Amino acid sequence: MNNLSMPPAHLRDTLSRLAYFRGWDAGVVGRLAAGASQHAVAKDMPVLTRGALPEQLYILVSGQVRLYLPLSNGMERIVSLVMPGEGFGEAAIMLNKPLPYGAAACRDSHIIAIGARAYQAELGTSPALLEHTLRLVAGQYQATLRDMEICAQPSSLQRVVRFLMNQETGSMLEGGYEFTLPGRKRDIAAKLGLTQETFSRMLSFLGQQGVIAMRGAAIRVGDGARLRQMDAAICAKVAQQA
Amino acid sequence: MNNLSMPPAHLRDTLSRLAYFRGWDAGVVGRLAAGASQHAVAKDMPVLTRGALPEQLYILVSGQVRLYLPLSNGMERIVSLVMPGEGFGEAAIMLNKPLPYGAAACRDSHIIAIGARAYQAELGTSPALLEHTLRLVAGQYQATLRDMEICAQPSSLQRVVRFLMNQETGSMLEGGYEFTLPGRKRDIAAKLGLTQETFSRMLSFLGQQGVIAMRGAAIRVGDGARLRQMDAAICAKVAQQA
DNA sequence: CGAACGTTTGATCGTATTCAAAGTTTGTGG
DNA sequence: CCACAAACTTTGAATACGATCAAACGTTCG
Repeated sequence: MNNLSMPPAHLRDTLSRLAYFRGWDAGVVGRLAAGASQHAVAKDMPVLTRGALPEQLYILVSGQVRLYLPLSNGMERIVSLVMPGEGFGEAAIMLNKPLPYGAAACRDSHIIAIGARAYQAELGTSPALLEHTLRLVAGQYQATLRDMEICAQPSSLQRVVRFLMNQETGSMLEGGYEFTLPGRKRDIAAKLGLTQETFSRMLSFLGQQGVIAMRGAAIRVGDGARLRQMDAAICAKVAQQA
Repeated sequence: MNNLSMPPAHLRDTLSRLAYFRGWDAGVVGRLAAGASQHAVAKDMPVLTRGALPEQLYILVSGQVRLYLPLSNGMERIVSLVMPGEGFGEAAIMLNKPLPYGAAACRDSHIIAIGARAYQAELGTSPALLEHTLRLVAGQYQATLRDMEICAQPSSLQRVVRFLMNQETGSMLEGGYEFTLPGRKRDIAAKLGLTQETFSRMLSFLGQQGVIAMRGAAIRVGDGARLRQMDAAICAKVAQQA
């Protein structure tokens, strides 16, 4: 995580262009920029470690960052794949408690770090910002619960099917839709609570069944209804055993 | 979920005595009480269903409520076991998005429901309340991440060991501690991502090993260090295979 | 073109689930 | 206070599923 020294004015401009600060008061952004720094993080290098106290708010400028929980077998469970324009660390700063997750770059990334105290000071003077942050954290919370629901499903095939159903935000086409995987397959597998091998097998299976077509990281779901039907079928199959 | 009609004044008193509202402005509590209602929920009856839009903020007066994610095999993954004085629904109200979890009573319970709009109105006029709520939601988020870390561990024994380590808030005694399980074993198992059978087996095993002693819902961890050592041993055992 | 990285495929193994039934605690009514 | 019923928990045996290890296959980038 190499510090890139930048002229303060340039840093302020970078901040104001980030989606994260869209609609924020210019004065607030300017003051936050004063104590900010930009960093380059090489692929697979750590950004912060689980258990440390939060001293910065992080906003991703480019690249991709994974927030993860370390597992006893040396693997990781990914909590969130952070995309450019998104931030992380808000909740830990508010509580001033140890970070519940580690963070590392999935690929070469640029990150802006903002002093936690400066951030808290702004929150203290702006109810609008407070409300915005509350919505932000609430959104992260709910997103995590959605992921948890997927991970908790007992069948790995169903986890993958649910994941595919959740991606129905890509370009729509008659009856189906198309999208690009939001990260490496190994990372997505880690977010679904699967090994990359199992994830690969399930995707292959769905391909054989003609439910999806896969070319590299691009996936085309031929028939959304068929997917939902498959999800229901898995539920039924497990239920019939009773 | 039977509505118990109560005199508004009595309801206001009940609210002001709840831990949830400790330190809140009396005027705020009074206005919230105006649109509130108290309900009796029998054991295993639903309080709210996953996917519904949030129309109330709930605070538990007595009993116990579980927030859960439904699984395809008819079981549940418990997200949170709500204890008296705690509330739920804040995040969903802020986002006005469908509830990510269902809620049901673990035992006969009394619940107070507060209109979401009245709650939001108070938030809009009180930055202090806003900040308080932000901390509340951030805390729920982090608690969920902690649970997620336990659930994600590949070994069921380790999940139980970690759970026991997290309970080190009970009465301390030389080298160890004692506590009462915060709910039925089946519910705790569901929170750890285990079946009740597996949970029972792991507890028995730890009992045989002399690490814990169990009498009903009371558990004595004889040696906290031994437990941590055990946790580390599981990590090492899995690691040595590499 | 070569090398590093990421993904896929195959074979084996371990572990938690499942189903079934016995055992224990808790609560209730006589 | 005891007896009985219901709820909850524990134990046992068989099974299925995903993880693991190992190696081949593609792909992307110097």
